[in-house]
Amino acid sequence: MARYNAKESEIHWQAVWTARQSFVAHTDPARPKCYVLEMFPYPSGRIHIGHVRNYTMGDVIARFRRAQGFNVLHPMGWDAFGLPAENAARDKGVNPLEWTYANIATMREQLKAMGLAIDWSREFATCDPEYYKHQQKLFIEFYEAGLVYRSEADVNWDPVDQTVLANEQVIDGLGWRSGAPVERRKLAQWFFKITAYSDDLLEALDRLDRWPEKVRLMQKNWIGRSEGMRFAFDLSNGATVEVFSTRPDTLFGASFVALSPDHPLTEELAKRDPKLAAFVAECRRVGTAEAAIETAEKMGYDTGLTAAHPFDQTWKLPVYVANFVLMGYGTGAIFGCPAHDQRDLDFARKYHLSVVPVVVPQGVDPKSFDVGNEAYVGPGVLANSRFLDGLDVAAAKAEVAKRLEAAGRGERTVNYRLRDWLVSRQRPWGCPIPMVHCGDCGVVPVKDGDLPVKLPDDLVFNTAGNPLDRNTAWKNVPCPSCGKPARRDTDTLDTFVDSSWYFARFCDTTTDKPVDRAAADYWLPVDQYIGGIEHAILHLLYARFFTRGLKKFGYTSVDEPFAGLFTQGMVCLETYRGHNGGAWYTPDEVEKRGGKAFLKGTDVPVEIGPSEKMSKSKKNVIAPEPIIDAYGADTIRWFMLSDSPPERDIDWTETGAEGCWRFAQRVYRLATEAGELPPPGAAIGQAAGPGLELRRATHRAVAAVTEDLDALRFNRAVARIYELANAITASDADVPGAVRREALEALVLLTGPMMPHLAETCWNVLGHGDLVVDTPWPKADPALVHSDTVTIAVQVNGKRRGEITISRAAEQKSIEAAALALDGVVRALDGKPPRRVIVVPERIVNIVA
RNA sequence: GCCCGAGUGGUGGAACUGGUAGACGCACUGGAUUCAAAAUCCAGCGCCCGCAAGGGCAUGUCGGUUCGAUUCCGACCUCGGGCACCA
Repeated sequence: MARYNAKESEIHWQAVWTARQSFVAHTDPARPKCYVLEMFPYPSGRIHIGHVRNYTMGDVIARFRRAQGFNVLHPMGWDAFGLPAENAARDKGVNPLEWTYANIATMREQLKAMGLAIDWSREFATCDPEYYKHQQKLFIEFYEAGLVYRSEADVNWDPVDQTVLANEQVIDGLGWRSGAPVERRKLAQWFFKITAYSDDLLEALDRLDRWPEKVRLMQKNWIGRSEGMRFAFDLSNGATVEVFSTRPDTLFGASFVALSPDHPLTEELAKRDPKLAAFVAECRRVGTAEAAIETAEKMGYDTGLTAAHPFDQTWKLPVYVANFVLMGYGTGAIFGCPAHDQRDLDFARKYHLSVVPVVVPQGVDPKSFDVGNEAYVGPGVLANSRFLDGLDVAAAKAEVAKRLEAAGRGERTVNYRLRDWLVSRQRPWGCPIPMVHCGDCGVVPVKDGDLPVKLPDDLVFNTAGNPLDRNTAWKNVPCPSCGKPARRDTDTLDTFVDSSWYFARFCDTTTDKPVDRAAADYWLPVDQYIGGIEHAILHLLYARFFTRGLKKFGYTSVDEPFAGLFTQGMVCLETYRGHNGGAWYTPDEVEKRGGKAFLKGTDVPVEIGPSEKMSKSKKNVIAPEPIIDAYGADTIRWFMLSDSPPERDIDWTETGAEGCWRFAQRVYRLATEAGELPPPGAAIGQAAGPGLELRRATHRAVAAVTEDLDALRFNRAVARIYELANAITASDADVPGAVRREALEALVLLTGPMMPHLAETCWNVLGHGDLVVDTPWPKADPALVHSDTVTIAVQVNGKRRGEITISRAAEQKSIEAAALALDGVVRALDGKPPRRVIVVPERIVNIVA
């Protein structure tokens, strides 16, 4: 029996595609284009199974569209700046640049071994000065357009390592290396003014109809447009404090005013109140992560001040500083209405403040209404609220607004949750911010001709602080404006900036401008973007913002970067960890005995954690290479597409790989052992009997696979291909050769996007001298897809009692008669006459007895 | 804490727009082939009652709408993603 040699075949066809430049894209406005892009990888060292899934999906679409006649752009690059390179530099003493490029070299070979239909001539890494030069230029353009500004912001400060920590480097309030309690500190930082586009970014979501609904909803909530009021409270010390509220209707239910620990007034008060200063320091110990702040136990500090109620100056409310009030949202100060806000209620219960319901559900007596420990946030009628009593919530909001505005105490405003994008990073392995600080001229952009501002070659990591800041040779430069001694900005850009425009650069990677307008006009927007759901908000929102900038500066005419978005599920795997929060272990380091896990070759027990997103930090990562080595790329590609719907998470299991391998062999055997076939292109003529059946199966498969790939339902396409293979296997040996050829060719072409090497080999075996990648996608004959008869179920009282096979065109009456004549129906009716018969043509008959 | 998802046999999942629940794959069981094995082929495979014919139960839980609900509505449970310096 002939065996398919995957390794040999894959190397061969990859060489053929490369030699023929099959996947090199050319800008050609005369042809319809399709730009397929997967989120580019961080060069961590080796590709992991999640990459395999992501790039396989994109590759299937790229090859499918190509077969359908589109001019396809399918490029690849590297998101090459980031923390892991710094960690490697620090831990292993390597140069981050060398480490990164070595990783890229390894991963490029691994991706090539997957047989991806990628235009490698467009490859770049974001750490290439050739790339970040243009990014620096764009930064300056954003700056000159007023979309970049400098302001103070909080960071996580590690007082021992003298460095800023990422949120993931803060563990339970402690620095991950030093173990020192982390402080929140203010630094002057650069911001992109993304909030200038809040409304636009929100509104345009409605038009992104090829984006998943959930991503649009997540972005909508992230932008968080809310209508409310800003208004002022007079404080007992003569100051006023402005609050923002979306529920001004509940003002008569107020029982306290609370300031953020970061509020300017708090800082003022803390200067004269050491206890308050200590409280603020305590609050800051949780770091900057919102999740940490919001899940921390509610804490408040009574300042001793009081605030006068805006509608009754004699009504005094206590003024607290509270850890759950965020400075970044609204005004950084709130009035607390415990009856109608859960956080306020938790706070009020803890500090024994009054809880007065002022909105009660329709028809409920306010006197008997008690919120208990659950705030009432539903609709209702105002009560205990003087002139608002009896109004509904909307009317009460309007009335409060009218009165406060008339009194000059406040105004209606639209508030957004979205904050400006902080892009300064005190890190050496990133794109340098092209700004110079001059004692005389202030902040001055680097001159165009002096770009790129390149990172120094001699980054030193073995002391505390930022290596760029310590590198005086690099840092000290003359002012671009006056020429006097000045210093560079020693911060680098958030790596999300790098990934906010790379898709536009791919349109033409040779241009000396950031983006070539003509190429961008042809290729943009990306027709199908594919990546992990974990990027649903930040990366995608930043890229949308950046695209608006690119348009403003004349680089493109599109508003939106990604016309179609698909978020694949993550590949998950169990985690292994030493006892009591010990070190994480990779699956390779662990062996299982009797349902328990141990360090390989020892009796040291290891805790098995839940299946989670594969991540470097938790080491629950498996390597695709051994699988590719053992079975070939086609097998692992097929596996990644089979079974699980692409948007859903999958748990990696090894059981399926062998099944995929067997199927690859089976397709190969079907082609090689097909027997006598007429030459390619032979006419089929009229088929009947088994021949017609096989033709129907073939055309049904073509129609279904085409439809499934269009909708990115890879797992269903795989199932339809199995069915076709089964139909070919089961078909009579005396089916006409031309019919068999048609079925086999369809099978090969349909598997082409998924198992491209195998398909080329089989195409060759079937006598074709050309390539599958140059062969048009098969077309289904509608006449062969639909049969004349249809089998429909017959139910009695909703329970299935039989089925009838009947002409599609059958009349209601004859369907009914056939259904009532069924044995099972007669038995179920037991002589009773049917009360009602529901006939849904081509679907079902339901008899109500 | 807040926002967003997902839950169907032993297992991954399928089911078009409210119309036969379990397509297709994996695992497993039995058989053929083989000196034996691998590979391959054939058959079976949700659970319960029944010799069978057949009947009952079943899509995370509880309720609702409907002739009919995996699908729509409400409440809850469990798991996962994001929360702005991981990428």
